[in-house]
Amino acid sequence: MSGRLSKKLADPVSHQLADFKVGVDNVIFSVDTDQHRLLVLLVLRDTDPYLGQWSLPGTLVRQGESLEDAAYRVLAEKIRANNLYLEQLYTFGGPRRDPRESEDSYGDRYLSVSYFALVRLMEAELIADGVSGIAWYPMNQLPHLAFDHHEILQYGYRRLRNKLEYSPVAFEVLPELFTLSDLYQLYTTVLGENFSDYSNFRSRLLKLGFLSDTGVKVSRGAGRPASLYRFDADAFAPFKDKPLVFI
Amino acid sequence: MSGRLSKKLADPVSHQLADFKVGVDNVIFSVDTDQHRLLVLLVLRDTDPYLGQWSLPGTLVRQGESLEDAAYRVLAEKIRANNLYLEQLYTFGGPRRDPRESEDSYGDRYLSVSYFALVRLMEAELIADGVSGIAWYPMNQLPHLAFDHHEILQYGYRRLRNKLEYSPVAFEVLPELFTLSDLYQLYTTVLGENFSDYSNFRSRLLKLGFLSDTGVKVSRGAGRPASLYRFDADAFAPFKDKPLVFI
DNA sequence: ACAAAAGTGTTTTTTATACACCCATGC
DNA sequence: GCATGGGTGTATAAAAAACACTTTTGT
Repeated sequence: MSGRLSKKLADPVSHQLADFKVGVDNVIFSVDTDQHRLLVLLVLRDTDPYLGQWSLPGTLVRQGESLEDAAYRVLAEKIRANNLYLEQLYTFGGPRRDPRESEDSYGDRYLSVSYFALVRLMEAELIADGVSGIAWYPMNQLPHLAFDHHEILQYGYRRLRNKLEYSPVAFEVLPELFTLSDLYQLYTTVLGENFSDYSNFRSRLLKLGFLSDTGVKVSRGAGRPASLYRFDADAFAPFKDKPLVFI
Repeated sequence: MSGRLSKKLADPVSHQLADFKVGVDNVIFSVDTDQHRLLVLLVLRDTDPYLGQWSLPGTLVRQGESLEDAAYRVLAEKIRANNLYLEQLYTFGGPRRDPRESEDSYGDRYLSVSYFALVRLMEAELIADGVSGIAWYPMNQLPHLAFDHHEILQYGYRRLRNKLEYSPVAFEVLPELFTLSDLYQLYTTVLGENFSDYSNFRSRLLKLGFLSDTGVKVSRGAGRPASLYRFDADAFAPFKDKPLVFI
């Protein structure tokens, strides 16, 4: 406050409320079980700020639309997915995070509510919209991203690592039927090699009783064929809210 | 899409972007060690929507202000606190969550980014602003709350319960110096009686080595006097990211 | 036949749980 | 001196970690 002599209109502008547009940006993960790679869905921007750069799939929230509705809408525009896990991630709302904001701080601010999503690669058909600027990127070969999307993506990645430890999100990215080593590979690619020994991981999970053996065997090149398992959500129910079932 | 004959302006309104005001609402917890009660800070609304009702302390974000800045500003307006833990909680942004939104969905939407905060009761002096409509409420004697603040509060309460299990947030609400039974009581009041036996809880925590005994004894009525302990943040460092240290 | 991947079992070490018991103080 | 809360120790059960070994396939 620069003193009582200043005119009312010269008062710090900071007391004016900011006007916002609200965007929704999705961090959508999947996994390539064959190549043991964690994937994230990126789109090539075809409009102006950062035109031609890769970014997280996002949109601005429309009138009458909830945040979650908007998140689902972007998703539906980019992929046709049967299964889908979606939860809110974090809200990024500092000033000057979007170049569309005017310099003088009088125009609209752009706030981003990020969402975290998981889909099965096989069940997710990418919708090539025109120039087909949409692709699954391996997490270890990321391009430069528009806006602060790299920060958002890292936030989502951390969430994924945490959720793997205590919640059954792995079965949202794995195919419906998977082998125990598919499951183990997923955990090692996301969490690193040294989280557990394969045989211990295996027997621990089997003892819990929510993985049911279909009896079907599948052979991947050399070696003994593996059993295909299925996640039994009902049998998992008692483990909800119980910490650290998976590690 | 109602067909290609409709004029541009008659197009579904839903494609119009929503305009937002963004609010910040804080769920501020503290604990009364003497009476073993978990407290939440509430304020009596003195302006129009829900005037006279209790609500979480909140404000609308101003020009040039970040979300976190706004969260700190509300806090600074309500309490003078030495210590303070603050983190983002969740964003509530559905349409019709604020009565100030106009019926026809053309005016501004009101979005709330909620924050989760912890303060030490003794170090937090409440700022009586005029009518002094500000108070610590025990979590088991909550009044009716304005807006969707009850939902937000429950979300914050769940976050507190989770964080107690794997992060040292307890030491953000306890006094600087505390007895081991203060700590135990906090855990039982928030988590329920049956999370652990006192003597096991005690020896487990002491073995970890980040609680340092000050040697000072304090007597609370009858019984043997207890040692005052202090949380040693440096000694805790190696336990960061390691799951479930406290339970 | 042998390498490669799947699956089983055993041993050792560590941690959790349930108590029984001793200690210092107020009344 | 005894009730009250603080503090220590031990015996048992359970789980985690390490790793040796068997089974079944492709080549």
